[in-house]
Formats: sequence, structure tokens, C-alpha cells
Amino acid sequence: MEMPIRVSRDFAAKYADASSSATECAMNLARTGDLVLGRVVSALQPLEISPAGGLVLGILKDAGEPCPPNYISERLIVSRATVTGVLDTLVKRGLVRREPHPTDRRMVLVHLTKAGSRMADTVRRTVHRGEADWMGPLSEHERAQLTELLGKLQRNLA
Amino acid sequence: MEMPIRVSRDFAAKYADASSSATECAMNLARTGDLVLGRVVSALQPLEISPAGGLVLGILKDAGEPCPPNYISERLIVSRATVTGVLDTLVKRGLVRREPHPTDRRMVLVHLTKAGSRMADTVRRTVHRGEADWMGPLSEHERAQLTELLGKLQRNLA
DNA sequence: GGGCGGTCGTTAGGGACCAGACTATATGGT
DNA sequence: ACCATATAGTCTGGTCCCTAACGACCGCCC
Repeated sequence: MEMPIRVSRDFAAKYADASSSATECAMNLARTGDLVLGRVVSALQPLEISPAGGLVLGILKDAGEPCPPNYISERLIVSRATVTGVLDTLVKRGLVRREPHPTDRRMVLVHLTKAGSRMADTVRRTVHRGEADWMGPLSEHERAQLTELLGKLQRNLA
Repeated sequence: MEMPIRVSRDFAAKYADASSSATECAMNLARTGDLVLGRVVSALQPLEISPAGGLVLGILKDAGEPCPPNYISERLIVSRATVTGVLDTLVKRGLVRREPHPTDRRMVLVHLTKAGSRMADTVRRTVHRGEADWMGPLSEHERAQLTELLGKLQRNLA
């Protein structure tokens, strides 16, 4: 497999609407994002926790207090229904606890258990260790450059 | 939401194993990949086809002849089990047809139907139009730079 | 105070992905 | 010719995500 993905010179001629540089970027962006995600998944494998679950623990830990699922769904940029499912599995593993909100009876507050708090730390350490590893080949300057370029794109994409 | 995602200056101090530039890149890579995918999904929405299905049609069209699922799974970098599922839905929509391989009876050959071939063209046009749109803010030079940086990362990631 | 629209979390159902087990077939070494 | 191994496709059961449709509850406005 070549890296990065390249498209042939006569590509633009073949597909009138296509810019080969745009297509190349798009494919490589998608592929790289996927590879990054794959790294996180396999780093988390031994902890028996999913990336989504790990992110939820991190959000709870950062908040420093119990949060409603709605808040988690916004931070995760994911539907409330999905959060329900992720919380279900976290509850089953004893990392998190659901309690009714003291005043608003529509809401639930998600509490981090002792084990959940420890797991949040472990997840964070594990993920960061992985990042440092595979980001190795890029210099500080290149990293800044990459972040900058991605930022420009995100402004247009969001 | 800020773009790109930035992490605070005292981040590295807080998490001993973390390099803030690596973390920034990782988060922005994941986010950007996700946004790109989201764009493709919504561009394909009116066609009633999933990104995975669209890619399979493209692979078949490019090959110019019927292919075994195994070949598709390799091009897609996805498990054979997943290809089975994607093919099932394409078959249901009449875009693709399964036929036994003439000589190797373990294999199946996936044929593109007339409708499937037309759909492959439509998908390609739709996706390319979208790319040209959101890649707009990056100059030719910046695109090349981005592709280059992603390539370096991919070599380490794969 | 009685309704009514909006928000909360959950449920139901569906698609894309995976690992692992299973069946059928092909093939290479003896 | 025979058997071990490898390969092809599928099936099972699991996660993660979605949309749509609930029922419960809050608040505001008349």
C-alpha cells in the first residue's frame, strides 16, 4: 500500500468534476483519521474499554462533578440515544452510576465510581503514550503546520 | 467550537506522558476525518446509499469485470464478513448480483448490474463535487503539503 | 390553574464494522 | 491417492452509531 494515497495524472480528465489534489487530500484525511482511531482502539483493547466509553469517563473526570447524559452527548457530538447505550455498558462494568437529579425529575446524573475514576486515569495515560509513539516522525514544526492546515479545513467543514 | 482544537499550556505538566503537540494533532486528525466522512454521508444521503456501498460500486466499476468479495475486502481494507453484509444490501437494491465462479467453486463473483453501474457514476460525481467545495480554502501548495504530512504519519501508523 | 410546546432519557429498529467459528473447496507434500 | 493446510464466503454475537417515536416532566402563557 502506498502512502500517501496518490491519484493518477489523467484522473481529472476522466472525471470532469474532480480536482485530483482535493481527492487526494480527502482520501488521505479519511484514511489517516481511521488509522488514528484504530491505534486508539488497539491501545484500549487490554483495558477492555471502548473508545466511546473512555471518552465518556474522560468527560466525567474533567467535569469534576456528576453530569446529565445530555451534557455528555453534546461534548461527544453524538446523539442522546447513543449515550444511553454507552452508559449502559459502563454501568454494567461498574465504572459509572446513574442517579436521579435532585430537582429536575426529567434528568439523570451520571456519577463516576471509584473504579471509573481510576479507569479514566489509566485510559488517558494509555492514549497519550500511544500518541507520542506514532507522532514520532513529525517534528514540532511539522505538527504545528499540520494542526494549522487541519484547522483551516475544519472551519469550512463544520 | 474552536478550530483547530487546542490544548492548554499546562497540559503536559498535568499528564506526564503527554506531548501537547501530539495530542493536538491526534484530536484534530480524528475530528477532521470524521467531518470529512460526515460530508460524504450527507452528500450521499439523497442517493440512498452508504459510503461503504458507494465505495464497493466504485471498486467494481474500476475493475471493469466481476470481482470476488475477497478482492473487495482487500481494496476496502475491511473484513470479509463486513463485505458480505454490504453486498447483501447492494443486492437487495438491485445494484449488484452474486454469481458462482466458473472454475473455483469456493468463490463468488460480484457483478455490477446496469443500475449499479449508473449508480457508481452518480456516486463518483457527487463525491467529487463535494470535495472541490470544502477543499476550497486550501491552495494547491497547501494541499500538497497536507498530503505529504499525512503520508509521513501513515507510514508509521499502518 | 390548566394546557401545551419543549426537553429529558429510553426504546425499537437498522446499518456498518469487528473477531471468531464454521463449511466447502482447493492444493501441495508425501 | 491421501491428508494437512490454506483459502473463500458466511454466520453469530458484539460494539458503536443513527433516526424516529415514545412517556415523563418542566415552564410559560393565557
